[in-house]
Amino acid sequence: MDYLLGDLRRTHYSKDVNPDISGEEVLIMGWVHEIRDLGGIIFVIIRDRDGLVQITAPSKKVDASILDDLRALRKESVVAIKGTVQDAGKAPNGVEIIPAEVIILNPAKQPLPMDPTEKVKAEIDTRLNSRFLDLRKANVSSIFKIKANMFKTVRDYFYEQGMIEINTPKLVASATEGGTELFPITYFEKEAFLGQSPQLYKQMMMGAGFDKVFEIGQIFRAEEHDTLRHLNEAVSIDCEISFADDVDVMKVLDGMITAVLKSTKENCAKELEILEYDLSAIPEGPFPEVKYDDAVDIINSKGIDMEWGEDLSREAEKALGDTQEGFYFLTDWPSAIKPFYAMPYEDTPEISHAFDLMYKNLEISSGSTRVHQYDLLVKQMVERDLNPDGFGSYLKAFEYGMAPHAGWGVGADRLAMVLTGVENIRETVLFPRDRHRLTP
RNA sequence: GCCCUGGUGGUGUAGGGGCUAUCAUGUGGGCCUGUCGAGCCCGCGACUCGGGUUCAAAUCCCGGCCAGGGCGCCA
Repeated sequence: MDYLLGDLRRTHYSKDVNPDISGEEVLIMGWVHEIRDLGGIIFVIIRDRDGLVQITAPSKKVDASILDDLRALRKESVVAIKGTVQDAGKAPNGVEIIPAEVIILNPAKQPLPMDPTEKVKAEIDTRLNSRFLDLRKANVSSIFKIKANMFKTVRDYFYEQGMIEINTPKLVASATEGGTELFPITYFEKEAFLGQSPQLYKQMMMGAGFDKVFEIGQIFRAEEHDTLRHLNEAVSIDCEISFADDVDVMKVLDGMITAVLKSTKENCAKELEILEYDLSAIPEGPFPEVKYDDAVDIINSKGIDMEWGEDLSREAEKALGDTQEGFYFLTDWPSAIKPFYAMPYEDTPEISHAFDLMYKNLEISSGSTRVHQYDLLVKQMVERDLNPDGFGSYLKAFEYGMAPHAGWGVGADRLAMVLTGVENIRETVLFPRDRHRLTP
């Protein structure tokens, strides 16, 4: 037994051990998934990132010292095992490894805080408390493989569209962006906050002449919400495009979501199978549009009271979502319930060039044509009881040549819910931050 | 923040004023040469906290804390 890695290096992942390399010597590294000691033969299942592989140790073929080493293993210990690949019809994947050397790299304490093999399922709270163990499960890690593919697809899509990736500050001075609560922090001798959105910065980049930008980054909101679809720290996919309006950016969004749906089906078939989720049931774009006016009628026709001008209640969202197959745009919102930077229609200013992208009853994105005229922007702030003095550095960008522009932001974790079929947003975040959870 | 429900071994549960607190999984040990939710034998391990009612509370009552679900909040 040796606890140091030394010169040991993995030669194969579990997925690379197959009957084609029968007879080869391999060195695998991973976690002890299961041990089945039948006396004269011992089976040990080793798990790595990609799956499982069986170690088979018949007493006739393997030294007694190796059998002792295998018997000393405990579940979830980290091991390196050297051995010979053998074609075996009786083994799980038609292949097994006859061990020649067993090295425990790090033993796992017993009993475990939860069972990664899920013979007994643990509750979400228990799982999150031992998230590192929870993430060893294939159905949990699949969510994050799908999410990684989602981000890669989004980036590829944006770069193909000629967009420039940016990073904006998450430490901000303004507490006055709007209605959402911010997390206050101390910034040397000043008060500061964690950023709720890159909105103002990406708009300033339109004044900087970057034309098309996107950002994938964390956002922080100090709302005391307690639901399956809200977190206090989330990831937002934001884009902003100059010389474009709401219709243009809806097309970009439509294209991005469709690209993500396609690539998930193409690249993550194994993960979707592990999750037992049929993504092909979700229609790809172009997505239908429902005007706010019509949505109000639909909702009222379902027996739910809703006045024109109100935001949708949860009940209303559900009723409307039930009438839709999957993704749809909700357009032409009342200006009063949209933020100050949303552009009102010229002839009917009570309605704005603002849209949401919904997936059934879940809001995935919201966006709009933005107000690029300084005076109108100030007017809309005042109408919403915001003090323009608090927006000095933002407003300045609108005084010296601001391109007309439009954009949107997508809740990445919510989009991941749609791609994986999970119902709790906490499942789509490695270490979620909600009203009550700040660890791990 | 409001409403509902709950808190029993490491995990997941049954029970519901008094008896050795149920079962599964786990865990420690033993047996077993083809396991794959392995099997068999033996052992280990628990009633959220505080207060109250009672001869007696894990069980009933009150409060706290924590969790799950629903709603609200969510530029």
